Amino acid sequence: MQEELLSIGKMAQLNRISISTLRLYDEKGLLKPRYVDPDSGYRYYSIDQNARLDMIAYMKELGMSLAEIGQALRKEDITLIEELLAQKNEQLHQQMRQLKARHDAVERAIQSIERYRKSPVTGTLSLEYIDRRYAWGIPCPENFYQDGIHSYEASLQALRHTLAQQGLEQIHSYNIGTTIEREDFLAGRFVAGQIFLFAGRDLPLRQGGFQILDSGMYACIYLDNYDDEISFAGMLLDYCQTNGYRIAGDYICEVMSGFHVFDNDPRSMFLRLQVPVSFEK
Amino acid sequence: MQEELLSIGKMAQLNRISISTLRLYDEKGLLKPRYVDPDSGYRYYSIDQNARLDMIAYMKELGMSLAEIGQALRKEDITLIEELLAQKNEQLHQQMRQLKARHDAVERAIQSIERYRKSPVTGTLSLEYIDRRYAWGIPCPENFYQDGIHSYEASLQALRHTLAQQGLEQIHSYNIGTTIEREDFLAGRFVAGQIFLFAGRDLPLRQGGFQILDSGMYACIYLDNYDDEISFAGMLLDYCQTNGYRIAGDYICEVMSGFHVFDNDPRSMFLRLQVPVSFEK
DNA sequence: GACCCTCCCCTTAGGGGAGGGTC
DNA sequence: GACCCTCCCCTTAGGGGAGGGTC
Repeated sequence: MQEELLSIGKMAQLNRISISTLRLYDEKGLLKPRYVDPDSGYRYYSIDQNARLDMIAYMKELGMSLAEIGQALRKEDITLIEELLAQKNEQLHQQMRQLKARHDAVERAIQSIERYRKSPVTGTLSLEYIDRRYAWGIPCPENFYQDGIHSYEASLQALRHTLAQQGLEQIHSYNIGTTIEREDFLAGRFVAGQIFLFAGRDLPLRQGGFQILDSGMYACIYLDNYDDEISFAGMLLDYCQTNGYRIAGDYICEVMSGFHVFDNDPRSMFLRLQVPVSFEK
Repeated sequence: MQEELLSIGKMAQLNRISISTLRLYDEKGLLKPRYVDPDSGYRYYSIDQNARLDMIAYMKELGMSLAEIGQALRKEDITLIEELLAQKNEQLHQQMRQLKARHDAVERAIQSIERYRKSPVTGTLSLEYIDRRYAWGIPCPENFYQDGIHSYEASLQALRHTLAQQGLEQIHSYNIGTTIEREDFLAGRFVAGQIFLFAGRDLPLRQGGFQILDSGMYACIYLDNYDDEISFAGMLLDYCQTNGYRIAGDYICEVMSGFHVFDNDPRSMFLRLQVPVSFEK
């Protein structure tokens, strides 16, 4: 059987890959040409080297790197390939979980922007039913109402830090909330209580600072600037008293849109201050 | 409010990212330090730049590239972010489909190796029930029994080519089969009929060369070398005649393991020659 | 002494040349 | 004239230095 050899161009065309790729595989030792002209350096391939290219393509499809493929091919050991496959399987599961999480986050983000877009104008008061929510938080280490933004950031960092210790780093896509205890709120004392994030039901946050915010009617006021929180909270309190709503729990400042990125556009911030209320029968 | 500025080290530590990352973000314009000392070149950040870092981390989580993030941040336009998110959502769906396919392929590969490992010794004859199978093939453009390996590769390429035209490139993980028509086989004429791949039920291959290989009893012989096919096919025919099995359909040469990669190890090849048989009542 | 600076090189899987020989 | 060769530079998101100033 005479060996009919193919030029690199033919070989590339036959296998629908680029010449560069073949040269790379040569360099990395994945596929050496059957013959290299010592004078011209021209590479010549045999038709039955297609099988190896198939194998390489196949392994790439499985998500293996060229280094891994080279290793497997060099060992010439099917057991090794089996181990690699088992590993890949694990990796793929991992990646699928990650993609899922990412996808959920994107969906949440889209909804969040939707909600932001439809947010009422600043100063809108409302009485709303809010469903049960899940939260994970810590007591504020500092009272940011007194100590300013620096202190708020510190509290946020503390929350992050605590979460990171639990191995939960990716909390960016969840909204942040802070509380003032009912008594303080009623007395007009701005003392930061808890700082927490609103967690999805899916978040594995059952221990530690996990808590449930009960469903019910809430008196709310919307605004678009952190700096106005105190005065708007006052308006919220007035609203409840005027209408005879009994304040039934802690005050919550909910950051409904975290898109506070654009230094020049304060409107991309969106807060809802709220207190649970009950009614005299 | 006096601006308390943080050194790059503090800023990195606070946000649990590396100094290199902050320098990169500076260079790419994602996050410029609030102040840069003109003499020393030292970067100083403000605490409220954390929010922007959060945003960047968040967008990365969503799978956006730094370039995309920079673009979004520079536009300062929430509509743009929304569009990006919608795109990302599509991309993620795509990626999930791909991962799924990859995962299935890995599972198939593991099973295939398992099967190879438990394959009977060369020359083993058997009478087996084989379940219904799905195949997608074309008539062999050349008779590789006469024209050798070169011709076989050409047929394989033709199959690939046809599949590629249908937009189905990733066929590496499916087994290949070739046929000889019943009449030819009975007469001992080695004339290549079809070349096809065994398709999963899931493969979207309904049109064109799609066909079903019926379930039933098959007389089979196992071997580990392409070159022996003709002589082993003869043994298979003898076996049927000796035992009075009636040959009920076309002969199939099934490549059960495509791990024909290791030039020095012919054992990594694994074929099952087979014919459907029926029995006189 | 610890911190920060600016180069500079390195990683994956190739793509796209330039400049020069080869079928 | 079309094909192939060897450099060489480029892409992502940083990591890890070296050599030298700075808090």
